[in-house]
Amino acid sequence: MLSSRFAVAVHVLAVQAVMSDRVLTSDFLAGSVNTNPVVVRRILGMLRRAGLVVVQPGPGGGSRLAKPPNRIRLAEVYRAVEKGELLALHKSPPSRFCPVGRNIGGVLAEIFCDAEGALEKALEKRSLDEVAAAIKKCAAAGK
Amino acid sequence: MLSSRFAVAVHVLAVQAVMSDRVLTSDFLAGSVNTNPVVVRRILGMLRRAGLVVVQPGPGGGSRLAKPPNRIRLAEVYRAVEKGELLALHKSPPSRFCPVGRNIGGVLAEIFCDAEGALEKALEKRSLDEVAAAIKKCAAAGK
DNA sequence: TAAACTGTAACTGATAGAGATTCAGATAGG
DNA sequence: CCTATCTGAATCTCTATCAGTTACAGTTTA
Repeated sequence: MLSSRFAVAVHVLAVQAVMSDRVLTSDFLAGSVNTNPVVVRRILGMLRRAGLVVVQPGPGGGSRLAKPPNRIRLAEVYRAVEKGELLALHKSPPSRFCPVGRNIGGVLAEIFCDAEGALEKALEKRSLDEVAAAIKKCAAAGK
Repeated sequence: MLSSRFAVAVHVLAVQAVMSDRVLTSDFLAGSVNTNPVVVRRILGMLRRAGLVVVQPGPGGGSRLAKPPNRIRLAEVYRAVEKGELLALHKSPPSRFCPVGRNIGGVLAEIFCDAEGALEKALEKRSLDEVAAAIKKCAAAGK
């Protein structure tokens, strides 16, 4: 299983999309995520480097979205916080004395690349405003 | 990153596809994978329970494919050795006092399901004989 | 009955992630 | 200019998972 960074990243971005009029501190966001502010700051740092949020230190500081939610694809978020390695190759390299062992690496690499590409493509179709809309809908229904 | 079980599973199945006339021991397969026979037997056990290989104990025993390589989809292999949880939700549940925290779980679950489905669908398009053919092609090219 | 396999439990070491503490650096506002 | 309030980042601990290993019971063939 992967890290939960992607889930937390989408979470904090969704909070910022829903409360787009405010600048939110890592303390506040950590309250919603139910974790330590440092965990949130680590992830905000990755999102900042990916150009998805703008962060300002100092009193009254915090973070806000760098662009409107409908222009933030979940695939961007995914790539910002996860290092693309999803499916793993062998821990120690296979035998070079076996035709399969010698060549399986290249064959698998191509297959893995294709499969991971399909996952990213699915995330490419989703944008942050869909997430925000779904949450507003839940909230409006009294949930 | 995920475990390397999928890579090892495809590897041992590929060996069995290439040497389909023989029954192969976990010791032999471990030689090609370059790992411990127990690691191979653990994975063969999962593949056996999924109906992909047939295993026979005793002298002259070992494992062989349960069906022809063109009828073994890589998605079956994936599901046999990995427990579908790819993208992870929050480690500890988000705040129930925040509208986003209360509802993000359901929204993310749907998105994750969709994305993981896309990955599996990509693996569904690939069969073991493609892998075997690619390896034979490499071997024929002197690699 | 002996030898050659598998199946599985149990232990170890390595790695990654989440959480927490701490402190340096930046900034707004008095 | 000084202080309070933020972020950024280093560091440590705890935990879970996995790969590898040893050991041994169960099964089958010859």
